[in-house]
Amino acid sequence: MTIYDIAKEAGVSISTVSRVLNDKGNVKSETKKKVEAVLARSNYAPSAIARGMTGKQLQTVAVLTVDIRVPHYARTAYTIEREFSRKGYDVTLCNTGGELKETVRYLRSMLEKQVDGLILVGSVFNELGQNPEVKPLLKAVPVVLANGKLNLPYSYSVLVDDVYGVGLSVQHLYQKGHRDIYYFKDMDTASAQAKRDGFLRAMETLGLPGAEKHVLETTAGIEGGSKAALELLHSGRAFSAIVCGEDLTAVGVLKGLAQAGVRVPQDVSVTGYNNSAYARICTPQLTTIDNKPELVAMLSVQLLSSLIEKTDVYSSGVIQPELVPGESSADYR
Amino acid sequence: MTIYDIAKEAGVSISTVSRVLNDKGNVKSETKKKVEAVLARSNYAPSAIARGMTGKQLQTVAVLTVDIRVPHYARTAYTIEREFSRKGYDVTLCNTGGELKETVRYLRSMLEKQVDGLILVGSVFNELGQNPEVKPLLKAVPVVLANGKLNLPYSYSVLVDDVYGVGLSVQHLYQKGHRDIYYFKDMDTASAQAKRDGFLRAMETLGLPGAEKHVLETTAGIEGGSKAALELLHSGRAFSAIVCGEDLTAVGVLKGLAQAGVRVPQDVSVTGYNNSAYARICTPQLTTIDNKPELVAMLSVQLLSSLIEKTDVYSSGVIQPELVPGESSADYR
DNA sequence: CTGTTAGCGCTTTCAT
DNA sequence: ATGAAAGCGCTAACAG
Repeated sequence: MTIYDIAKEAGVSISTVSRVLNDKGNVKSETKKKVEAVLARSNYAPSAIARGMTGKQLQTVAVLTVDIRVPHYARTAYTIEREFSRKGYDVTLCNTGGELKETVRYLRSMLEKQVDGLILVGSVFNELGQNPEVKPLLKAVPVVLANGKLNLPYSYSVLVDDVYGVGLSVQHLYQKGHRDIYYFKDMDTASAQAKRDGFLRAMETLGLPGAEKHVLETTAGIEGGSKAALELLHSGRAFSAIVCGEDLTAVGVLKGLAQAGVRVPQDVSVTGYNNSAYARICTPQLTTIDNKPELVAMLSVQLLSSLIEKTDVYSSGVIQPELVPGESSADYR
Repeated sequence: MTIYDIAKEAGVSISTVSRVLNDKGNVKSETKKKVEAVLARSNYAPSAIARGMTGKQLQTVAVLTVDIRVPHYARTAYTIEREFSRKGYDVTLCNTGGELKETVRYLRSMLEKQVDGLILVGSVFNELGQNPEVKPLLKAVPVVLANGKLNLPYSYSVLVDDVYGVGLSVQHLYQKGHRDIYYFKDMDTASAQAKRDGFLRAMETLGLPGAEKHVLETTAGIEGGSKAALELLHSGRAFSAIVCGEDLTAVGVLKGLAQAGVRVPQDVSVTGYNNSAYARICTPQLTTIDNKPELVAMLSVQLLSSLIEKTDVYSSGVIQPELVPGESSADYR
């Protein structure tokens, strides 16, 4: 069923049908009614493809992310999808695994499909975006980085101030009397580095020297957290609080400490990051940092759609995280 | 940059370019080389839209799901996306919220875009798919239900045997000596009903009568679990084990019981469902049921792509869940 | 082997 | 206010 069928059926030309379809005016209301009548009883659906053929816009954007199964990305992607859907765009999902090869593959495919824009979710893309294979693919359409930054002509950013975020945790613990604070770092993205820096800076600001030695690198996930906690414990070093760069790491810390008979928060305080469901599921519930993925997503969508529709372009924004108190941190004693 | 530019540049016709582009043969290897050379230095990308215009295939499928933030759906959607990506398809994500209006809106949009097929994830679509507004939209392209069933011409299913799944939990508890077993139900989808039935049937099979009175309905999420657990506790009814239809509900149960000073598993055993990350994060770790979303996803993709490409059509499959023992269930004493 | 040509379904001038 | 006609970029007959 095409526009021709409708035209024939209504006894008008395809131009007229196209006009009523797109509400372009210049159609006698009588003719319009006639066409609409045919339209109504015909279950005709215009082909978005044919439209894209002329208009050059498929009303589609792509979201590239590392892995939609990671709750933080899921929340971001969810909000992006919902917001764009409201605006009449469809969203193509790309799980790149953070890998160069996949990123390139997806980008190529998206450009062939003539997506109207791209949102790259996660700071992995800071680095990936600079890659000579990727770079040229990123200038064909507007690009927004959600929690990332890229110095490319058509790209804009919505950033989360992770330095500040981790600073909140440190400050929180400091106020509770903790001085021997450790930081568990589990990744190597720009975001993870910012968090580490946030830790170092906050410690310095609070007059707690030698914080570099209080940064422990470990693997991602529960395992990494447990392992690092046990190592710290066995090292014999004094500590009363552990700040983690991820909720999942913090969960691991809780498990590790529990296994060693260390009570949280009575003996040691622990904080996470992301304000994920995990933080509310584990015992005790985590004190964590809300880095507001929904807000990041909404701003990213706003930014990208204004870029696509060439309306006023908002400048890149920076979002301030917030501390969410839980049961895993308490006064030092 | 179009095929015409390439043709001119290489001094051949567009057909020839098209031929080498699609590896159709019938091109002198010399000419081919020439064209490929031009192609290589031109960063030309064929327009998938124009292709779709003729070929009627955009190599795109849509995944409709309730909410990608729910880990179980995220796992399913992730696997679907990855598998289709391997096959050269793009995946459009649709978060319908399980709502009729949104479902209709998404379906319409997807059909206008000429998606090659649809995967509906979750048994909510059993009912939604029967809706007179939805039904006609589902016969334009092949449809696969992941963990759902629809009696429609072009639709196929990959089912999880949830009756059997919950049965595993009951059996597990029975073997550990439990007799006073309760079931917490928190949704009203076909899947949730199957689970409830699984409970009733298993109880009957094991010779434990009056199981209907052992089914407690509650709201979804942690809250629902806690609430129901406390209610059961205060009702004064005897019970030594609680089977939940969702891990999250089970987590709530753990929290509720802990709050009331009831120890798990020493005093009461608890089981969840889904084998989600949640089950491993909470304390104690949950005994749960693995309903294999990745497998469901892979079979769904296989099914849908064979429908799209009209190769051999696999019959709809049924997947058997497995019990994953955790620390939340122990011998009755 | 290669080029010419006719669409695919729609939007958009340009006439009328 | 309406219609005719020219593409959009590509694929697929159909001729050579």
